[in-house]
This record gives sequence, structure tokens and C-alpha cells, in this order.
Amino acid sequence: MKAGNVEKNSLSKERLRLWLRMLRVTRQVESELRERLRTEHDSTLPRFDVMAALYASEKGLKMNELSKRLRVSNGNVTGIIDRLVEDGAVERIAIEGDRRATRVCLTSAGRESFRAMAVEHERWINALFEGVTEEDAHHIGELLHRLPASLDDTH
Amino acid sequence: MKAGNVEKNSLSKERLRLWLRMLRVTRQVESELRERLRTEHDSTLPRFDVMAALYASEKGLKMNELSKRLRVSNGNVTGIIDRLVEDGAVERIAIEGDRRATRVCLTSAGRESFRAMAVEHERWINALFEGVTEEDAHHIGELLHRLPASLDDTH
DNA sequence: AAAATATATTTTAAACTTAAACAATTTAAG
DNA sequence: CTTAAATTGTTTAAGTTTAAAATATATTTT
Repeated sequence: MKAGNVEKNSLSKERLRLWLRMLRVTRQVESELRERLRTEHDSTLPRFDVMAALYASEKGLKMNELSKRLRVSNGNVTGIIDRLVEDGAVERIAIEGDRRATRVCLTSAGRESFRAMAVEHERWINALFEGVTEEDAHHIGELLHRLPASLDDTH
Repeated sequence: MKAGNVEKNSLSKERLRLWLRMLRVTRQVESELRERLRTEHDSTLPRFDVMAALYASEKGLKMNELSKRLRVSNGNVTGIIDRLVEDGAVERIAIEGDRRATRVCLTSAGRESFRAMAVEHERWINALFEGVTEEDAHHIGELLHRLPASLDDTH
């Protein structure tokens, strides 16, 4: 085996190790957030994500946009929105000029409810990442920003 | 507002940003892996994770250990193992001396099948993380290793 | 030994997830 | 204008996921 292959191999292993660690940390944090959303706000992570996307957009989003924004299947979004509508947190609004599409908005109750969760969410994250300095956060953030190279991030 | 609060606030925001990026990258990679496992190996990510854990242990694992190792509920493991058994990749073996517990092992077909997937899996990761140098991988890996501080990693 | 407690796993109910098939509507081509 | 193609959203089938209840077995207490 040539020296080049040895190096390549070792780099490959190091990248694999990095991926496994990212996966572990992400799952831990997700699990923690899920638990707290459930016990303290009677909600779930998918609901929170959808509400966050809607909160950020002034006049709501089409189902389509929501599904692209969150990178989940459109069928998935349908189900989550159904449940949020049942709970009165979200409403579907017809779009004039296109009878296929629907615009989805937070109700004022939904907006209120999200605000409460978001404040705590930031606190939780801040506490979970206690060991990360601003420099670390910035540095890792920059690296992740251009990663993974082969996956297009634009939509 | 005091200066301390401003800094604290900014750090908190930076950590939140880091978390959101980690989440985005992790989901992208997971989605990519899921797709390739499905199309190229007629398998799934949870199956792969379970098989990886079993492959790494010489004489299999108890359902219990598997669920702790993968940080998923025990009921979840039951379902995944059920399907792997159907596929002939895994077998349940009684434990002498404890009729509650079951040991779960890869069959030789399962071991074979996992090996094939694992080789490609490492290649995929290596390609997806092409932009990460060995130094970066090592550095981020070290940081993630001791993160998140508040979550105990021992079980 | 009987009762209480702990452990190991499965079952259940509800939600989430995807891919694929479908229905409705709009847009584009001819 | 009329048909073909593309877009938007829902439905369906299969699998994943969790928490909680249920079951079965083992261990400890009394």
C-alpha cells in the first residue's frame, strides 16, 4: 500500500469518527429538547420546527415552502399542520388565484404559544452547550456552514 | 442592561446558531445516507445502526444493551429486530439462567450484508465531508466529545 | 415461603416519517 | 383551444419513534 493511501485511509476514518460524534450529540440534544417540549409545553419537536418557520415569516407559508424549508416530505407537513390546526395554533388560508395551494399561518394563540417555547428553547440550548465558548461556537459554526460540500443547501 | 448581559446574550445566540447548523448538517447527511441505504442496499438507517452495534460486539447484545447503546426506546429496538429477524440478518438466542432476557446476534448472512454496507458507508461519509481536513475533523471531534456538558454520556 | 420490588422485554397508542400514488388545478405546447 | 406536462397538496402503506402499560421472570425483604 502506498503512503498516500495510508493518509487517505486515516483521514477517512477521522471523518467517520467526526460524523458519529455529531450524530451522537445531535441525538442527545434532540432527545432532551423533545422531553422538555413534551413535559413543559405539551408539544413536540416537529411542531416546534413548523411553528418556528411560520413565526419567522410575516404572512405565513405555503405547504410547499414549509416542506422545502424544513426538508421534510410534503405528506409529513400535511399531518403536522392537521394537528396544529386541531389545536388552534395554525390556520389554513386559501390563496386567491391558485386553488391548488394553501397558505398556512400561526393564529395569534399559536404565535403566543411559540414565543413562550422559543424563549425557553434558547435557554435550554445555552445550558446544554455550556462548555462551548463564543470562539468555539463561531469556529465550528463556520466549518459546518460550508458542509457537507456535496450537498446543495440552496432552497 | 449591563454589559455582562449583552455578552451573555450574544453567546447564547451564537450557541443557538451553532445548534441549528449542527441540526441542519446532521439531517442532510442522515437523509443522504437513508436514501443510499434504501436504493443501493434495500435497507434503512435504523437497521444499519442496529447491525453496526451488533457487528462490533463479538457475541451479540441483549435487547437492553442495544437500546442503551443506541439511545432509543426498548420498544423501538423490538420492532427493528423483529424485521431484521424476518430478513434473516439477525437471530434471537435464549440466555441460559435468565428467561427474561434475549441475546441478539447477527447471522453470518447479516454479518456479510453489514460488511458490504459499512464499506460503502465510510466512502459516502468521506465524500460528504470532503471539505473537512484531518485537523478540522480532529478539532471539532474533540469539542463534540465533551459535549453537551450537562448530558451524561454514561450508560 | 410470601410479598414486594426490580429487571427485561413486548405491546399499545399516538405521532412522525418517507416514498409513491392520487386528485385537482395551473401552465405550456402545439 | 386542446391536450400534455408540471405543480400543489392529500392520501396511503410501511416503517420508525416514543412513552406508558402490560407481561414475565428474577431478586430481595419480611
